Amino acid sequence: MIKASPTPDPVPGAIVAMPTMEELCRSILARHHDTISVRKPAVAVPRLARILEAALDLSNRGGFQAMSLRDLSQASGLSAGGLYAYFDSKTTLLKMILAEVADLVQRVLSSPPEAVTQDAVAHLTWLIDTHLRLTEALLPWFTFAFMEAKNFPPAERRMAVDSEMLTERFFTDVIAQGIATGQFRPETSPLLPALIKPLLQEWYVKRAKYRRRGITLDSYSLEVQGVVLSACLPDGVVLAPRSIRPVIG
Amino acid sequence: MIKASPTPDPVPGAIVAMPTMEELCRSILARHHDTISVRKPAVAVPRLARILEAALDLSNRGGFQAMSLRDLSQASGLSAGGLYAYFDSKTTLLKMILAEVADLVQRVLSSPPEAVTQDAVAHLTWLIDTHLRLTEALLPWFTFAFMEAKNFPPAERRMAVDSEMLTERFFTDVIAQGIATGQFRPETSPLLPALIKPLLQEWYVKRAKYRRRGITLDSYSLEVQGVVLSACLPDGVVLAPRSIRPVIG
DNA sequence: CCTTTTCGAGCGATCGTTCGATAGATACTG
DNA sequence: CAGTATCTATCGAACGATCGCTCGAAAAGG
Repeated sequence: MIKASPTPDPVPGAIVAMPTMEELCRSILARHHDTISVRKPAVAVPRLARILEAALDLSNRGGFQAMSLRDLSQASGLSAGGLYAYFDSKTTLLKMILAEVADLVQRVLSSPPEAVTQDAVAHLTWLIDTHLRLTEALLPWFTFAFMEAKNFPPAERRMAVDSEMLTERFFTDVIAQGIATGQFRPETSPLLPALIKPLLQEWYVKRAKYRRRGITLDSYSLEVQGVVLSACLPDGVVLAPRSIRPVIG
Repeated sequence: MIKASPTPDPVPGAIVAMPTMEELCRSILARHHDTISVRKPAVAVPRLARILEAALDLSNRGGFQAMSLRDLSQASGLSAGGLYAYFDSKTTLLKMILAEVADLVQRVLSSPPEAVTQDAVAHLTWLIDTHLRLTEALLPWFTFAFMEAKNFPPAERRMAVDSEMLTERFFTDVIAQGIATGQFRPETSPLLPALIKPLLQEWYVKRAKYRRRGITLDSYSLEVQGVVLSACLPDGVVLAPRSIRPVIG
């Protein structure tokens, strides 16, 4: 349906290196240095990785509450008591994952390649594409964060809301910049940044649905970019011959 | 920002009568006639209403799993054992609510006013507006359905997926009709119907956020209509002077 | 041998659910 | 109409299961 041009520009999102499980575990280990009693990283990192992998898998099947520590113990290969060397309560385990996801989104979205920051359209499409690729690379983490961010004590709830607002600000800023440079329509809806987020969440929340329909990440990314751009670009620019240039050449 | 014309056409969504709590309880009572042991409707309907009100309130605070039947017993004014005259298990209570919500959406969206069905644009904007107003009128029901549809045994999960597909079909059909009549661009993305749903969910899932920002239902509805129409109307039609005519006069 | 890490039985609490007792409404009888 | 039997709807203590979590002991590592 949508074909790349003969001169294949690199997909901007692919430039940003996606973090590995080990990097995430090191980050979590550093952040919770006080509650994790295991000191030697050579032991703690792979153990934590197994715990988190099992926790994400079990939680994404039946919910975090439904996952008992006995299930997690068996799936991770540690004893029930041994788990408590890595977190001091089940709620802390949940907070570890949520905090890491929130932090990760900020780290990735706040470091766009230089070439992109000059052009509001390129920057906007880069944000969309990169966010989608990040969630694709770390699907279990994001489905977990999405499903469990609700049903929370007020403190953790605030954290989730703040994280979402920070993400929305990336879009608000780049759209404001585009309006300032005349690339976007001045009357572009101030609600548009808020509407982008659910379109990005849709991809990983309903991942099975799109897999069933054979929709690729590339095509989904282009469609979202198309919808967003058609809502902020001046008339006749975006919808001309159905090619959304700034992304896939 | 967006102003109604001096000739105020009625908002199409307002035409459809929103169901009352009593009607919903009667519907549920009829559907679960076999598992609810209380026979006299004069007793069963108000009791069921109190139970459901309490269940929705408690669940939407901390999640359905976190709501114990002791909490529900106290909030609804019935004893723990007495509750089991209205459902045979906690899971059944959950299914009662989900099934009613799914059925309700189908009932409402499948009966558009005559005047609307002739014009694809009017029909599309009516679907968006009516869906938003329905979720607004029954906010606790929809937030419950959204939050709890995940974390499910496969059987109930299927029910939720099917319901979503049926809703999406309403949009698929009207967009196909619009393309057939030449009102919409023939190359309108086949993904567009799927992208509408998350924009509608956004309204009630993040209700607090929009309330905080002072966004009204009317303005949100118009924005979504604008985004959707700009993605399927031919160039220069929708974005002309920023007035989305077919909806609010 | 000392430190670090893991084990797993067991504790108290809470959960969904059951069931015999009971109060209230209704129907029947003399 | 009074009295009684019958049925309906509700109650709440109690049960078994499962939960998150603790802790003294064992294992592993250097």
